Amino acid sequence: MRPSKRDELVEKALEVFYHNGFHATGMDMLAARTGISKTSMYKHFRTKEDLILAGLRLRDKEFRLWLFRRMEELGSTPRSQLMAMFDALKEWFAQDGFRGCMFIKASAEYQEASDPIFKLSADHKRLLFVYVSELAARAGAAEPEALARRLLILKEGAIVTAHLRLGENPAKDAKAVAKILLAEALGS
Amino acid sequence: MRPSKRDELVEKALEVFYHNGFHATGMDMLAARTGISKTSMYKHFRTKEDLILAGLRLRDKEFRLWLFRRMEELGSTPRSQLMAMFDALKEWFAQDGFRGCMFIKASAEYQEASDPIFKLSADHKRLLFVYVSELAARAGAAEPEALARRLLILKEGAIVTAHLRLGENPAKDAKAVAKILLAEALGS
DNA sequence: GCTTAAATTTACCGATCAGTTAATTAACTT
DNA sequence: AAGTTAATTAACTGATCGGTAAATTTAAGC
Repeated sequence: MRPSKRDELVEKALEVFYHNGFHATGMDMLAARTGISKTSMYKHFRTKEDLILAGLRLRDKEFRLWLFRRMEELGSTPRSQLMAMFDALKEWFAQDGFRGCMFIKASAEYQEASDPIFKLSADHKRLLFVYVSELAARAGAAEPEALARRLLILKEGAIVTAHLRLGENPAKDAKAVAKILLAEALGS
Repeated sequence: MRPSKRDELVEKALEVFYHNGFHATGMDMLAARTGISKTSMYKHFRTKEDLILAGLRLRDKEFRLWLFRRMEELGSTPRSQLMAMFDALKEWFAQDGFRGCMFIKASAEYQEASDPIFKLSADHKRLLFVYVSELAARAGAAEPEALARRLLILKEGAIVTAHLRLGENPAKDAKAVAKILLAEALGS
C-alpha cells in the first residue's frame, strides 16, 4: 500500500528540518513544500513539536536500520563489523545533502534536558550504544561497554568534523583510531 | 578601564545565545536581558547576524585562551599537554551551564557553507587544529597533522557525548583512547 | 546658560511565527 | 441523486520576528 498522507508529511518535513533547521523552518514553509495545507497538517499533529518528534522517530528507525545493516554487510565478524561502522560513516558523509547528525542538531536547538526532543535525541544515541556494546561483547571485549563508549565518541567526533568540512576524510581518521583501539582491547 | 557598553552587550548576548539557541533568541529578549534598548543595540551592530558573529569571535578567543593555558598548566611536555586537553575538557563539562560547543551549535543552526557563521565556526576548529598540530610536532609525531586530526575527533566526540549526557565521563573515555593513540604514534 | 551633538527611548513598521475558525470541496451511504 | 460525513481550504488570530523613525534625554563645548 502506498504511503499515507501523514507519512508523506513526516518524511518531507524531516527532510526540510534537516536541511534548514528546526526553528528556521516555519509551518507555512512546510505547507508550501509539501503541498499540504496547514490545517491538514494540524489534523495529523497537534503542534509543531509533535511533527518534529514524529520526524525524529522516523529518522531514528531509518538511520539505525541503515547503519546496522551496512555494518553487517561490510563486516563478517563482530570485530570487523565494528570497524565497518566507519566505512558506513564514510559512505554517509559522501552523500550529497549530508549535513551532520539530525539528533546532534535537534539537541542543539532544544537543549533543556526535560525537552522531549532532547530526550529523544539522547535515546537515539543510547540505542546505538546498546547495539555496539552487544557487538563489542561478541567480539570478546573484556569491557564491552567501555569499548562501545569509546568507539561511539569516535563516531560522533567524525560526524561533527565531517559536517564542518574539516579534514579530508574524518571517517578514515576515526577508523584508524578504532583499529588501534580494537587491537588494544581485543589483541592484534 | 571598564568594559564598554558594546562589550557588555556582546558578552551577555553570547551567554543568552549559548543557553537558548540563536533562532530561539529574539532581539527583544536580548534587550530585556541586557537592559540595553533595541535601538542602542542596532547602533552597535547592523544586524542580528553581526551581533552573533561578534559573540562567536569573543568566544573563539576566550575558549582557545582558556584551553591552551589550561593544557600548559596541566602538562609539562608537549605530549602531556596533549593528554591534558582531555583533563581540561573534563573541567569544562563539569561547569554548570555547560551546554556543549558553541560552534557546533552555531553550525547546526546556520548550515550553509557560505554562511559567515558557519565559516567562523569552522575557522575556530581550524585554529584548534593548528595549535594541536604544532604540539604534536613538538612531541615528535611522524605525522603531526594526522595525530592532531585524530585527537580532535576525540575532542569533538567527547563534547557531543557530554552535551547529550551519555556515559558518565566522556572526557575520561576520550583520554583513554588518546593515551593509546599517543603510545602508538610516539611510543610508550 | 545656551547650543549642539551624541546616546537612548518609545512607538512603530511589514513580515512571519504557531495555531484556529468557518466555509468549501470531496467522498461515501443509502 | 440526495444526504451525511470527512477532508481540505482560505482567511484569519494575537504574538513575535528583525529592524527603524521620530522624539526625548544626556552629555560636551563654549
